Amino acid sequence: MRTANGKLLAVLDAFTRDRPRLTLSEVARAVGLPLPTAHRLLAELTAWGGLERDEDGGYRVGLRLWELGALAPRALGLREVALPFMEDLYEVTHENVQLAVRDGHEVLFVERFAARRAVTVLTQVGGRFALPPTGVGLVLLAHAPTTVQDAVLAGPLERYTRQTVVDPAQLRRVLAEVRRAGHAISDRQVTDDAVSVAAPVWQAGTVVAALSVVVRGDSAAAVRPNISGVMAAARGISRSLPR
Amino acid sequence: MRTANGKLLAVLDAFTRDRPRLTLSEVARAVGLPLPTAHRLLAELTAWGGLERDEDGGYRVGLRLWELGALAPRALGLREVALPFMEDLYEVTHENVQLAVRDGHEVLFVERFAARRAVTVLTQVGGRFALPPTGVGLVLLAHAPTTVQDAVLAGPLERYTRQTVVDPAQLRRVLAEVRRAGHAISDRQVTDDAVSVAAPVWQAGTVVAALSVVVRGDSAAAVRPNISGVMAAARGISRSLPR
DNA sequence: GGTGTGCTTCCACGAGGCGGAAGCGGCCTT
DNA sequence: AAGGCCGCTTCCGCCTCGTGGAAGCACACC
Repeated sequence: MRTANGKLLAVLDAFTRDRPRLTLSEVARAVGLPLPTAHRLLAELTAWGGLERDEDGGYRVGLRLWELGALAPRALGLREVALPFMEDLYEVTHENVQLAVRDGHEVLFVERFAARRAVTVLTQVGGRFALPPTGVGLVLLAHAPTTVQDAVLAGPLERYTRQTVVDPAQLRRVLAEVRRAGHAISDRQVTDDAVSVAAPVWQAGTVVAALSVVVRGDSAAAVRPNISGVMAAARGISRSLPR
Repeated sequence: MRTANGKLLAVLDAFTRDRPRLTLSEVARAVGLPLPTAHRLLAELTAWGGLERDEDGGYRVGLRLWELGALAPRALGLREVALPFMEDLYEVTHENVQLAVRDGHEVLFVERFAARRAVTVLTQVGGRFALPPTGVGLVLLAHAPTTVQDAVLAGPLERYTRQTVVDPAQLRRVLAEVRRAGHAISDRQVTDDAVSVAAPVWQAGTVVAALSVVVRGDSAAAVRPNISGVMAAARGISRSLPR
């Protein structure tokens, strides 16, 4: 039995990247609530500013939620510190530059810059992705508690391309190499034409984020010129974070 | 009498830019709730991911709220479309480049790029500011419904510098000129050393955002070279927005 | 040992959350 | 024009569950 507050939060959960706009009936169905209950909860969230209703009765996430979310230290807080280093990396490379954090068993992308000619990537700011096979995900997983590593490697590992590593034993060796080298290279693990290098961002002895550059290429060599830049930028961010 | 949901939302409201981290007792005091009630609500929000509790019992906004906020079309949705144009403007100018929307009688800053040597500005991503005297605020107010304009001009207008225009009649003339010229110039209205030019971003016949460049200077002349670039970038964003 | 502060848990009570029913409006089909 | 369907809004009696005072724990300080 859900609490009243639990229902309210479930209404918020109904909005996703795939369904950013929902009507009253769609919310009621998605959350499994009677219409009057959904109606009341939507009215309360809209009055608060967390949702906005358009002229055709569609609800979308409102600025109040974004504003609150902007207070999250692991999102915009981290981003504000990282921004100058990401901008430098972006100007030097004109490729995809991404900043991500780990949330449970997934990567959450906090920031991304991409030039128009940069290779297309599947990730979006605010979006989630599997830890392996992304570069940032490999870094975040390599430095996660062993319980997280075990759980991720025990779960289903999805093959995105013919190159995607899905054998747990092989992935463990990859993670060990990531820790040894201080960076991860993801060679056509997510799409057939993208190679990335990612480096860890440290804070108070733990890895709190990962920074990466993603370029077009058909081997790890494509990203080799960027390795030192990414590592230097990640170290710069680490130094700039409060202890 | 507040609803249960109202109390939950009030707990979220307790977190601000000035107080991004709060203990249980601080939340209870801020919201006016007994400790067990605040405790229960904080537990519910933390379980959901909207808040995170640190080892010393401090609560901060969690990634779930940021992730939901990222779905707001008027925040990151707008930003994703605007980003390439802002990056171009940033690379050409290496000054402060800002994107803002109007929320009620205030400006809310959705995105900002700033080079290290750029003039210091008082605004922050996720932060709010008065409509006048900022450049983006003048644009947003000039194109707001007349009821909003009347309300803002009837209210207290704060003087930030000796140049700040606070006479309502004079401000109406400024707003008329903004509409005529298609851009606003804010000359040392917020700080003594910053001048900005802002242009409107249109969508379906209304102004939904404003884009600006802020430079160091002691007269409007400082920003004149940037006017056409800002207007062109704003038009580019407008064309890229869905109808 | 005593005091003060912050936090956690319990639980009797009644405030208010709940959702079925009824009704309204708009759109579509016949 | 009439009827049916769908989405939405409002009402209100019922009873679930949200509430907060009390009690207790942990820790720090004197």
